[in-house]
Amino acid sequence: MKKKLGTQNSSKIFKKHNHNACFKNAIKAIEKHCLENKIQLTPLRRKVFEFLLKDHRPLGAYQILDLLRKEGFSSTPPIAYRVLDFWIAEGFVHRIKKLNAFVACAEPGTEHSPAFMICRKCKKVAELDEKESKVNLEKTSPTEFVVEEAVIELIGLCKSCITLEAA
Amino acid sequence: MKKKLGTQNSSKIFKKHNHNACFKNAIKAIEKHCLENKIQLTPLRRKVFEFLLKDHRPLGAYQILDLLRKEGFSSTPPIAYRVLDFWIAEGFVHRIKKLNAFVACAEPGTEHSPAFMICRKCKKVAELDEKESKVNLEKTSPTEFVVEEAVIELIGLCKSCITLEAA
DNA sequence: TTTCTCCATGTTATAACATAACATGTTCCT
DNA sequence: AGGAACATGTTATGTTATAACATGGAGAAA
Repeated sequence: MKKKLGTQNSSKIFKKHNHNACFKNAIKAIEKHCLENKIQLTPLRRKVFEFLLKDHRPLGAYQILDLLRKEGFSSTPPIAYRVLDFWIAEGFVHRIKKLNAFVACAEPGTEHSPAFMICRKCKKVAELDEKESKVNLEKTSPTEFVVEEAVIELIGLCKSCITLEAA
Repeated sequence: MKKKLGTQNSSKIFKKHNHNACFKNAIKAIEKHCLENKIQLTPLRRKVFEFLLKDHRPLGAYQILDLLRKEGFSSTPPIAYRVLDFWIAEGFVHRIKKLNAFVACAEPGTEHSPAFMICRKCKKVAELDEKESKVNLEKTSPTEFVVEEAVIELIGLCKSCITLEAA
């Protein structure tokens, strides 16, 4: 596992942040990753990643297809699913099961199973570090069950939305 | 929240257990629950619960429909989804998002968000207590995000299947 | 520079999962 | 018996996802 390039960790997503820089950073990260790994960063792949990166909100495959159509790309389901699978395999996109949707991630390298905080109001999604999210299995001794993959999705309200709601 | 009737907690599911007694216990639990709450335990509802209880393995809605068909029940999708929603609302069935499937639970009372351990080999699913599964959010201060609901699904190998694999 | 291979994308069809909306039947309360 | 609430039946359709095969294009190696 490589060092994090991390532009989007944790609750930063929920705060006002320099999204322009955040966006550019993430694009740079995929460019670097593809270059280093001799992987093609095609217009389609780039576009899909940009859609997901746009505002830290998850998009469904069919939403992505609509966006692709508007930009003149082919837009039958496999187009979206294939590119999403590609980014997931590269570790730059995660699937949010709860929402049947996908989010951009700025962590390179393959296969980490992060946890997500999903704000039910603003719909933004932030990742939690593995350390922060590790499910506490102490009472279930490690010989009882070996975890290979974890789906951890927390639905609730982010700080901004709590503040708004209180107001 | 009521006291647990608990017949199926944690990793018991993965061990050899007196499933006959376990099954009967759970049926008694729903009978008691329905009686006490003046809720109808109809043949359809009972049957669906029995399917799910059978071997602690999750079933998809359409699998349930197939089983219902074989037993002479009507079997259009809403039939299954309605009964499943009913049991979920009563707290006796949980949805496993990862599998698009449903499992029986013997905990009465409404709305707890348990965590699940899903054995990828034998397909059995066990619940973790809330205490055991609570995601560690210490590093994300409680003012950052308020969790209202959690999807926690651990995929891996249960003890029996680890043992078999080692052999 | 051709030819081959690999990979990306395009296309068609269909599978799998889920719900909306309305009709009918049943229970149970008064 | 009448009516309200609830359970089930039915039709239609919406939403999410994949299988299987066709085409195209880039880069390596002869």
